[in-house]
Amino acid sequence: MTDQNGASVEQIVEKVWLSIAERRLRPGVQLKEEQMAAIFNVSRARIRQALATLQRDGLVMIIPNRGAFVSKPSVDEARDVFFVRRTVERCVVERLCKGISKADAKRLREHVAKERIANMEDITTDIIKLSGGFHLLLAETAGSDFLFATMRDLIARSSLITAVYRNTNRFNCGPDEHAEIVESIVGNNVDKATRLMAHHLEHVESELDLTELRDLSHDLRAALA
Amino acid sequence: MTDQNGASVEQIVEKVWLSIAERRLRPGVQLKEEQMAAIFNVSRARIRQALATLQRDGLVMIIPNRGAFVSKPSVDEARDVFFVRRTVERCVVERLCKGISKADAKRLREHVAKERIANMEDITTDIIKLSGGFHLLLAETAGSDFLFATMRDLIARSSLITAVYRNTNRFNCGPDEHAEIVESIVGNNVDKATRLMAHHLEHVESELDLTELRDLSHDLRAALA
DNA sequence: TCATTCCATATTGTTGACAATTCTGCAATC
DNA sequence: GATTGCAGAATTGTCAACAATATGGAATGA
Repeated sequence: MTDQNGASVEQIVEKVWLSIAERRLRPGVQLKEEQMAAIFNVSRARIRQALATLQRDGLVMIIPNRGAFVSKPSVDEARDVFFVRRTVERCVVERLCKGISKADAKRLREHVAKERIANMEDITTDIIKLSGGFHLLLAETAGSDFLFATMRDLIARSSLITAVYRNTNRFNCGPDEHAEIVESIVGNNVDKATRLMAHHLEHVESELDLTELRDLSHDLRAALA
Repeated sequence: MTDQNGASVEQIVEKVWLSIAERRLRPGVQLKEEQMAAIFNVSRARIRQALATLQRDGLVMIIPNRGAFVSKPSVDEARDVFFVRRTVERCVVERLCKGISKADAKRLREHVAKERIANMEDITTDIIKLSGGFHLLLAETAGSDFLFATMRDLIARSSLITAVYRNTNRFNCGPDEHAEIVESIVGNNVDKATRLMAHHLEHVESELDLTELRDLSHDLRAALA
């Protein structure tokens, strides 16, 4: 999947991120350095950088002297992520409603249009990238670097959570609800925009199967209880 | 300052963090790898890890092929950090007010007591650690891992901002306002607690000299204007 | 005197090899 | 039959040497 020349750290991170979101890398799988170094045709040092980044994003867990494993977010962690998203995204929306330039409005609408196309043509990779990308674009447009960085973290973790706990085959976070939110923001309708965003997040979370004690069949505690 | 044996990555990060907060490392200073490797008696590889962590915390800026430099947060970035803190810490306080165990209440009060002692005895290092630590402890007690991680970032950046833009000699973020906040939380008084926290943050921010074009004497633009 | 080019130096980036640790399979023992 | 102990293999952690790049200053010319 990579060229003869080595991939950059960002490319490696992106590739792993997508593989996790597409469920091709399951939680608990070990990401062995040498193996990855061979796949991406780079030295282990660069793989280590990528793994450190992925750890910071919460996608992999690094255990000293053991290695890096794809994270298995608990139900509590999943709920926590959505809890924080409710607060942060509300903050983003409120900020955006204070006034948005025509150029920014255009960008948002164009993004939603791209989502529509990806959904119609059913390109999984694009759908995953774009549906998270919408929330990121919102944060970026809000003009707070820190909020943007925080949303980056939240989206990365949300992708993993969706990959693990997704119930339906259909991807949530579709373009229709996004479009409504954009229009409310452009129309400076704070109340409606925050309400729609809250509803949207609720909708996304509700499509997950966040029940306790899920597939812990191999867990010691479950066996002992 | 380190033992004959090499320091761990965490120790290095902690040391640099404190040096920045204590203004012993000024913004713009380059952190040369070899130099630091000698100081901490470790190889450059470990220094690189520490620098990567510090970059993630926003304390240093890494320019490819140039090196790592102590960050110089702009006024906009400073305001941004406090803007996000207002939202996040309000969220923390609201969560805490929903109910707090006696053990947690005791921990919070003990922390404030420690701050008092450090302030009386005027131990700069402890004051810096503890005053940020209070807000961290609050986030930790709130029981959201993500909120805690976010506050970690915010506190690290706030320390740098305070070090750069602090006006008075006295450290802000004193124990008195902290104590009031704790008591309001323990008393389940949401309105008062959020109000006090907002006021506290306002107070901290107001003691900074967030004026544009500060100490750019060595900056090219200032010299040419 | 000032701007430009070039080279020596210093610093970061990368690689491969070696050390330390952990995992796995097998045999011995209770 | 289940458990423990032990060697071999596999994997991560660390390091030092080498390559690539940027910096600073001297030499050159206008």
